[in-house]
Amino acid sequence: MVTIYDVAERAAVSPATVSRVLNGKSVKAELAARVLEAADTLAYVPNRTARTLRRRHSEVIALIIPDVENPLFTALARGVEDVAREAGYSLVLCNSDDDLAKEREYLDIAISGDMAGVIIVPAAGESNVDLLLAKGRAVVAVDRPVAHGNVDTVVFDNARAGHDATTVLWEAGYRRIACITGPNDVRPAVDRAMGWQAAMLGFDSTFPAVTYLRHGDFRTRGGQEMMLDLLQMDEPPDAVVAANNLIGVGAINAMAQAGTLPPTTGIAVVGGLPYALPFGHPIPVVHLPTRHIGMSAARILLDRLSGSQSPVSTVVLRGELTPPTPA
Amino acid sequence: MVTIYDVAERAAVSPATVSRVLNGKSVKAELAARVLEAADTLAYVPNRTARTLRRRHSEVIALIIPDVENPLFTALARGVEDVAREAGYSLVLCNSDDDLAKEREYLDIAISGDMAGVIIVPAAGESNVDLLLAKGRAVVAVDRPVAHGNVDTVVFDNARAGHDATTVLWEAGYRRIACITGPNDVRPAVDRAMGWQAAMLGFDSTFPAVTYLRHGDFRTRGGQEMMLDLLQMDEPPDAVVAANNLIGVGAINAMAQAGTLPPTTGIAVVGGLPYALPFGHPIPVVHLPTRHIGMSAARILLDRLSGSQSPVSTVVLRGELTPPTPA
DNA sequence: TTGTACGCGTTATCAG
DNA sequence: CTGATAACGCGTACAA
Repeated sequence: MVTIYDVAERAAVSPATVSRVLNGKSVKAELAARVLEAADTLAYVPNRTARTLRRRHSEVIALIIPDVENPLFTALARGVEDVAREAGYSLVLCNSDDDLAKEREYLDIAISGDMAGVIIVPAAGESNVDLLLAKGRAVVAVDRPVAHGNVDTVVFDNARAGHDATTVLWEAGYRRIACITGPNDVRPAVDRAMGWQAAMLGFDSTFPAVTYLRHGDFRTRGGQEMMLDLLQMDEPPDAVVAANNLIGVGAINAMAQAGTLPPTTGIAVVGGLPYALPFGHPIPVVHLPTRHIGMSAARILLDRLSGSQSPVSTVVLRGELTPPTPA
Repeated sequence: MVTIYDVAERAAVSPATVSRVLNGKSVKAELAARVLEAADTLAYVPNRTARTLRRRHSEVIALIIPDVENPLFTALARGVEDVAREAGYSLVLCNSDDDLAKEREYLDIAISGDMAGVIIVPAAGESNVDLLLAKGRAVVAVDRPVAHGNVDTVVFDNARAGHDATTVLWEAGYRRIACITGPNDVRPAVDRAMGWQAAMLGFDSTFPAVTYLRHGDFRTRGGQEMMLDLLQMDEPPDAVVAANNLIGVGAINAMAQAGTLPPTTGIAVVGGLPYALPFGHPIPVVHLPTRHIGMSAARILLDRLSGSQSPVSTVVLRGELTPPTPA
């Protein structure tokens, strides 16, 4: 391995000077040139591990998400990455599987690996980022707030999204509108359902909301199972609000299975349907600014990393009801 | 920060002993107990950076993929992750955007960050992993071979997949079957197209293959544009083989746009359509074992990491034609 | 401005 | 089986 000493020797300067050149401290032009040339010919690459040990922190930020296979989170990751790498940070993507134990593992890695900061979509339940905070590391929660956390947060306006999705169905003439959402220890799931409930009670104060609310997981399977369940009711709903993209896919598949596709049974989805194939009937979607939420979180984190002491903030991003699905 | 010295002091042993206990070397039971207790009450977490600097390598594996938003690669990532973490390694997911410069950056990070090994889907063009190999680091190529590389490789049987997709369309009665594939410096794109061409010429030796072959990017946009292009021909194809999932989605959307959906114009897709909504007409798919390819690559890497000197190998995994798309 | 020398936290070597 | 000590590669006081 070629070290800073090798470069120093070849350039006939001290290791300290090499270090200074590489870090943009003031060095006489001629020496700097010698150093750069030596570094170049030796193909010297600074050892990040040593640098990190010395500096006490690396230029890496961790992004912890519950599911790499959910397009919402990969889009979010893109947003984070674009902003982060622009600022010279690289990204470590960690998959918590919505599991607190795995999440803790990754948090430990972030700590013991001296990572600069962490952007986290907290796993279902009570995420604990106190150790990070205690070490003075920057933390930003995204998509979901962290339970007892005193951390910057970026979320969607989930209640509104649920409300909007419900409204569009109501206006299309549906009256018994159910809701399939995620686990009730996942905040966006709860909030979107609350938006739906508020909308329904607003339209019809006698609507038996609890009867038409289902909690599944935030995956296609959950959407499918819950939809089948709803369709088997004595008085099945005539439409459904799917609280996320994958639930939407699952629900529509269940509808196909039961032979009651839109517009027979209506559906509106919160969160864009990824890679949607053209579908017989247009499906209203409350499009969430997924990439944007990541960029926003990244900017806040970078701000903290550069020493900002502004008070802890929460940013709420609004979704947008898209005209019935285009190509 | 609580260090190994703090633990040693509290347990009244030497730092060396603490290290030994934590790394499972033989230590007298009583001392070990004291150490563990001390570490526990002090909430000691070993510093990975220092450990890595000393050991000259970390327990981290880098996975470099061209597109986090392509479900094929996220599924692959899952496969890698499952196997890796089982063996005590954590995964760093890196997004190259199919860009050689970004890829090189991540390769540099892998080197300078002392990562244990790299699993890479080489970017389009000529990836260069020589520096890694020169440093004796383990490297496994997956999905695509690395240009001049002498590295273990795991790929799909792409030619066969292309062939199978074509055959199923031919057997369904289509005769002028086009092919939309990826960039011609991406191996799987080329191989799948070759499979298609071989199949068509086998069925009809006068088939003007070049006329009906299109190269787009491996994304929905490419599929859509190329499909529209095909449909505008004087003698448009009556069916098309989409060489990957996203191209398939794009092509079908183009068909919808042009009002000639299956079965009017036929389509078969190589690679599973993610989150597919139920579609009027069943779409034949050559399902690729995406997760499996990742697991296989990870196992090979782990094998190398544990010192295996077996000759460089290439594993070819076969896809499977699924009966027209289920739920 | 430049060089010398030390320390970041850990593991490995070498005596005992 | 245990302890003292020397690295790992870098950045930075401190001295020149």
